[in-house]
Amino acid sequence: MGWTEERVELLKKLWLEGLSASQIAATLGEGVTRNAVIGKVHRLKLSGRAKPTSAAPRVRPSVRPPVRRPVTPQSAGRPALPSPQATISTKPRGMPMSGSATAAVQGATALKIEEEVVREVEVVQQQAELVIPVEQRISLLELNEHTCKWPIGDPLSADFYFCGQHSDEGRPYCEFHARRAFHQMEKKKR
DNA sequence: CCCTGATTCGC
DNA sequence: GCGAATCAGG
Repeated sequence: MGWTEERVELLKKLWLEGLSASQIAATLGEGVTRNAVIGKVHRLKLSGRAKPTSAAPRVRPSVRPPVRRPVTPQSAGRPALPSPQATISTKPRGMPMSGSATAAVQGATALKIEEEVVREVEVVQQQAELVIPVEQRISLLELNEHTCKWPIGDPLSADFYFCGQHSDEGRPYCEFHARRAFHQMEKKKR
């Protein structure tokens, strides 16, 4: 799908709001990859962002470094979008929307954009820390070979508990916390 | 591992 | 102009 004016405007808006390229790609949907978004952003000469997420210091190579690509085109299409992450549904609680987004939009575009914003929020929620509903929390005694042993809270506190989500055989953590554990290891290592 | 943006260059 | 592949970093 090409870059229609609508899509370009939405791209600009979201980019300037500080959403990541992949988030924008997911919002635009329909086979748009984050690479496509980034490429378009550059062509539009957008660069400055509201929120410098990370990876800011791009060092300009003084001359031209050898970044040669193999002559193999390999133009096979990969339509697959990033998997929508395992459905970790937490108990829906009232969420105060920051209603700034929908305000300054005019015409028929408003409704569409509102839908997009809702999707953005969902993405954000998926990326937030996993919260186990109280009724599902388990104590030390209830752990077994198939429960995630990720500790939550202060071990000395009364409301300390373990994650307790299902973990695969031989694995100490659930899928979610296994990733978490990896991350922290990487940081502490070296 | 997950992710981020930046860059190049064949198309 | 487009964006996959790649690079470089967190």
